[in-house]
Amino acid sequence: MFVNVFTSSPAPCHVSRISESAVRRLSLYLRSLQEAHDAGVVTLSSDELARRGGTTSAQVRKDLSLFGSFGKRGLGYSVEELRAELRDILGLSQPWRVALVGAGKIGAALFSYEDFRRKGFIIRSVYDADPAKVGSCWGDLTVRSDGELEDGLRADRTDLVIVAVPAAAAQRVLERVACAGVRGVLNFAPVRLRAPEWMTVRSVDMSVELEALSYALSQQDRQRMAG
Amino acid sequence: MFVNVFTSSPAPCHVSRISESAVRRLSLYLRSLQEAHDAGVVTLSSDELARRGGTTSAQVRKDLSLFGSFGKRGLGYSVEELRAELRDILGLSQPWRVALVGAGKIGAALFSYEDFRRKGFIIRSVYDADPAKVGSCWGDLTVRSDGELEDGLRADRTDLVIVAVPAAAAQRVLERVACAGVRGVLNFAPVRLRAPEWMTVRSVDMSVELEALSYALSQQDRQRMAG
DNA sequence: ACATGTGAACTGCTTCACAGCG
DNA sequence: CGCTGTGAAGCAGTTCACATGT
Repeated sequence: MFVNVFTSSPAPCHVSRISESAVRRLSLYLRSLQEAHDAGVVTLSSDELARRGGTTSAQVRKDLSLFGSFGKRGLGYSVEELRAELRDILGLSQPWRVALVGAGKIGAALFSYEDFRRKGFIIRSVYDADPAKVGSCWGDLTVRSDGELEDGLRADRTDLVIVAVPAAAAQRVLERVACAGVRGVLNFAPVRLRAPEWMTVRSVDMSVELEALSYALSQQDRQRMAG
Repeated sequence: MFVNVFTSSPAPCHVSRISESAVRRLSLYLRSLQEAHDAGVVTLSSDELARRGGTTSAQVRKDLSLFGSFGKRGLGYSVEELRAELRDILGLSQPWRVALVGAGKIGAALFSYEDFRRKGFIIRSVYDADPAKVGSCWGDLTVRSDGELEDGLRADRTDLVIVAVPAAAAQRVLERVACAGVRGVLNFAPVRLRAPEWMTVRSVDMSVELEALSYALSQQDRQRMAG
């Protein structure tokens, strides 16, 4: 029985392909629900969810309908119920075993990023290539040597790896992570990584975001000059 | 004369609206060009650019054609020339004056992120609300008090602000930054910010990316169970 | 009466395919 | 001949509008 994963979704389980943007929005809805929950709100309409998530009510309903019907007509969505549903859909109902590769500034920031732990992404090991860093203590973990990477990842049954190494080292790390059979990678290095089919790699590219911002600003300047 | 901004683009200057994804790809092409340049490559075809940027040759040509015709038929694109062109389009031909708000772990990581400086985003001031941090030295800067924010931003003629404060404080910071007349914000706090029309806000949401990864992984698990 | 869920219309991005030019 | 630049076709994501259910 595979239905118990989608507990109360009698609808499309074999969903062929959900767009990346839809998944990102689900994540934002979940955040809104968490906030509403903390504020003691019991019910939310698609309209309200849209306002908080920066989208439209039709979009909210479409997104949710991809996975089932969670609302009550004339009423809205139960915060508690939809929250559980989204956590389940996003795979957050049980914790993930995470390893961090790269114990530099970015690694340090991510290591102590509370939001990750709260969402169930538990960092269980830290690796670095710099001998000066190996052996130092991060929380209750000891920074391990780069050389132990493959064995360590396997031994810890690591689900996903956060890559926070310099751009030049990232592809090599990805390949070794792939060797260890880890299926998911969150990459912070500013390079496009080449990975095997069965892996999922997602990159957070801060430079690209900043450049997009730069584009928007200079575009404004140009229009000001023209008009 | 507004044409000197688009030096050698006789084509569409009044470009109504370029998609966000197109701009992100331009940024990736520029990165590939920089790498090619460093490797001594003189010419690149759309096919090659596509391979390096993780897209298709048709997409590359379409993206570039939105701004002009930079290639030579039968040959490809001059690395040097296209690089200059893209830098110009993305607004990277002159440095931006940046302020960093939030001197925590994430702020520290961003402050020493070499990629930013290299692209011409020069951090000229750092602010924090914590009195314990105010006055400490970061590189050749002194961390300034939160209270000086509006005046400081104005005095430094700040172009854009990087927000690296806790989620609960971010909206307030944004409003104060808006008061100081700064037009661009790169936000790292996990909240959706509400900003005035004339501002451009772009968020780097690490939690959302991780959750999208989580979704992809559990989706794989489900399919494995089903198949 | 009110808000969901959803087919249908629409918009806009991506891919195709080929004319045009070095 | 090779590769660009681009209209046209195809496809995907978003919005509309209303039937449906409480």
